[in-house]
Amino acid sequence: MATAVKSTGAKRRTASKEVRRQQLIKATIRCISKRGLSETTMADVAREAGLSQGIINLHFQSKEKLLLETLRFIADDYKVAWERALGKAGPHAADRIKALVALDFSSRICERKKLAVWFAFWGAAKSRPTYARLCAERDRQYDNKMVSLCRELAEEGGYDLDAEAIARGLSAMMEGLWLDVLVGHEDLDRERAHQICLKLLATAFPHHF
Amino acid sequence: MATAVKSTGAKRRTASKEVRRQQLIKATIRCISKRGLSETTMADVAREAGLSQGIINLHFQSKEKLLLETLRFIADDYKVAWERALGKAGPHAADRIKALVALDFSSRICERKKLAVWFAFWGAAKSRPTYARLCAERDRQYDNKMVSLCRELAEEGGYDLDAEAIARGLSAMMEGLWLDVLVGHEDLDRERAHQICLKLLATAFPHHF
DNA sequence: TTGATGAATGAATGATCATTCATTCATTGC
DNA sequence: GCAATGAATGAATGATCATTCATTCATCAA
Repeated sequence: MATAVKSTGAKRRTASKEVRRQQLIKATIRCISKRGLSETTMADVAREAGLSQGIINLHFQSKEKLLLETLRFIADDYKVAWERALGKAGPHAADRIKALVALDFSSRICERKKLAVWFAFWGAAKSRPTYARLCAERDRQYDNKMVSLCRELAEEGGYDLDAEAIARGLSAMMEGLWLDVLVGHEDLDRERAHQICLKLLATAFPHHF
Repeated sequence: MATAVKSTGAKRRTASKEVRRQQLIKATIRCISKRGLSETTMADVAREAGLSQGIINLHFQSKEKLLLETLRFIADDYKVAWERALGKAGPHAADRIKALVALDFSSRICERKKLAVWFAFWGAAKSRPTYARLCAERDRQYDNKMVSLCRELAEEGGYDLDAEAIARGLSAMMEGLWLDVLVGHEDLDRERAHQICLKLLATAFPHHF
């Protein structure tokens, strides 16, 4: 059924392990965002990828491992994105913070499909220590960066405030706004959420925002 | 097996519908926080409640309805708590905001057991419109209250700022901090999370916090 | 062309779980 | 005491789903 036309070579029947794994992970993300974590079956993912039943066990051994690799994938994706954003931003702490905040509400990162996956895993984290560890590690690296940037800005701007608290509060606020974008009605869009963060920064660092 | 000693009357075999429903909902909360939403089976809940297999279908018709009632229960519980907190707080906007923030990080509300349940439902919300609607409704009422309090404080304190943005940012920050308390390592406890919120308020409303 | 290699398939298997329902039991009104 | 009522039970049922594996298929080296 899915073999399509053979002679045109439209679809290779075999592909390298790495290509298949990526293909399956991306199908998993689509399924989780449509159906939810626990409602996503192996058959769903295989169908979404246009492949057959047994394919996932062939490449990932088990459903659990597929889900773990999917979480790792979006965590890496996010990390690469913010490291690249910092690479492009100017050298000043204020610009770098601005770049991180803008990224979190960019269409590339703040799309409901991806947010749904993040929260699906966070929701399961309490009872799955492996998920929790992966999520916590992601947060730790990001938060450390944010804290050091806020410290830098506080120092160079001569602000008298608890930079660590501001940084952690800002990170938390962004996660909370993601939740509102995901769950809430339409009156909170990415743009508005972005503004709200900038307002916080403006009250904390009035000379820079 | 669960009948215990009959003659002592230690355990009534029959109870009113309302009592049983509460008992089952509370057992459900414990199960979700231990095992997660999708890993919680009907048998788990019944065992946790010390009752038999079929009991849930008797009182709730289906698992789906049990979960929905559980979500409704914790949402109501939260609403009652913040309305009571406002009832006890003084008349000044600053005190009322302080009371709401303190509540969110009180041991009564910010316990891992309950947070796990909230995030389990939020994580499933994208694919379950009914959950999303219930959660969104909860947020709407709370956020409206927070916005009006911040507006009041901004006006009476003569602050020149976007009160709605501050209020929505604060609500989001509290949700994000809940997530950090739930998922993160031990270096962020309730007390620290509470402080971080107060720091935000202190930068926004310096005369009052 | 042929044989070897390993990717891919999908029907079959077995485990898990929600739900049903015939039966048991406790309570209450008479 | 004696029905009558309805709460509670738990074995049985059937549906869903992850996983397995014998078989098919594509590719490539010789």
